[in-house]
Amino acid sequence: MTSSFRFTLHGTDGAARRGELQTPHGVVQTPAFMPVGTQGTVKAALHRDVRDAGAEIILGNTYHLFLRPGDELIARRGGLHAFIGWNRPILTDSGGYQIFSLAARRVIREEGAEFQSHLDGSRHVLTPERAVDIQARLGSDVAMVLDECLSYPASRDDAARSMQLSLRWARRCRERFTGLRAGRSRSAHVDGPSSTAWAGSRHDPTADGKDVQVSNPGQAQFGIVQGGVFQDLRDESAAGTVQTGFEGYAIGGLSVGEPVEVMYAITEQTARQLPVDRPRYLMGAGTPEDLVESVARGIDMFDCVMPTRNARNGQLFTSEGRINIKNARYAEDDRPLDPACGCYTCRHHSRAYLRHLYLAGEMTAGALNTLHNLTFYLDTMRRIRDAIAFRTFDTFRQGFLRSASRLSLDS
RNA sequence: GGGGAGGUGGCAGAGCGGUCAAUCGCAGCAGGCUGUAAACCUGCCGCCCUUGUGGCUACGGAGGUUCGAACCCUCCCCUCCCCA
Repeated sequence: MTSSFRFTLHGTDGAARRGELQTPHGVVQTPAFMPVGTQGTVKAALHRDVRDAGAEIILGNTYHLFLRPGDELIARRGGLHAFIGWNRPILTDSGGYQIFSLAARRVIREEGAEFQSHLDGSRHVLTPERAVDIQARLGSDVAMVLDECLSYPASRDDAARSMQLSLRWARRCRERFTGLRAGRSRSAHVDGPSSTAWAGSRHDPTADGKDVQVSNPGQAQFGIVQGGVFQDLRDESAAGTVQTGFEGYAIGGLSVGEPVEVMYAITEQTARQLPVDRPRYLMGAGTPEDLVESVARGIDMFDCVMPTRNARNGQLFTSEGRINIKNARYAEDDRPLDPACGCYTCRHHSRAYLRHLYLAGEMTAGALNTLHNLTFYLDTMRRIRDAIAFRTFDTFRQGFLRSASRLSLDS
């Protein structure tokens, strides 16, 4: 069943890798940036525009889609791809990040993470097995194991304890995943939309109620290395995760507030311990500079809300630095956001107009800004791929950092 | 002409003797955002400065009462509403 997922390494330039990810819903060129579409949509963007901007794969989120509209409902609609109308690769995050971002609303136990819904307060236990089942029902091309995304700073003891828990969860996830793949697909009880029962108490998956098949044909599963900022813990986590065996490997728990040098160092050391023939995914990163720096350290895949969220909040990324479109200096600036950009926004609108739209609270501000930032990120990835292919990555990297690291543009 | 209401920082609008340089909101200025509870959040927002339990000038104008007034009194100026 693994035949529909394959990673091919085309070439390298230093530690940077040029490759290709084959999934049931199509091919993804790597290094790749994956726009985040938490709730089945990249916020403020149409799928068409996300695609036209150059995205070959997007993210979805297990936790959010489980709560609303529900994985069972999505399965009945034919799976996530059919439901949202995106017939290309999708990677689903497991909900591990919500263990971090919704820390105040959950408790972690060996069994799993017990959440109180941010929507209605109802309680749910997300276990490793459940995270696998939900993602199987969603039918994503790549599923992530459930992990604990540790917050920063954390003590060594906490980081070690957390990393061990993530490792145990990863093994449980893999066991469940291979069980489904082996054809021991099982039907699961359909949760009523108003169900407030805890997952842990729904012990009998064949209980009465409408059944939905749980299987994961063609789906890949990625393990996640944790360990905070302690390299020896990262080493241990990497070894244990690789030993468990996954189609790809992610580095999680970074870009959560630690200094960038630390993030880069951990990324570099950890990437070295991952199998050469499997994709490496740095979760949650990052800034444009983070992308370039991490590719230089052997990373193949990224996702980050930064281009989309910051776009909605008025921060635009350009080839010459960042623009805060709210700033008064752009009030009468007739230039496009980025003269070097060919996106719809840059081809049609001035900074002055975009500033007006933003300050007026118009929805088109978020849409136009999102389109631009996504284009910038995806263009950057394309340039990265080309540079690796031509073995000029280091030159590209130096030039990119020199221009893009300026904090803001001068008028 | 008669009667009534009111004039507070860019707007709007509280305050109605001291704890007021003046609530809240909007607007404005700037910053933040990294596997999305985010079209969100934070700070500043009379003037000056070494930014502070700092200095100065302030609540239509001019006087007055008081230890002390945006808040009370007098006169003036100006808005708005109703009736002629």
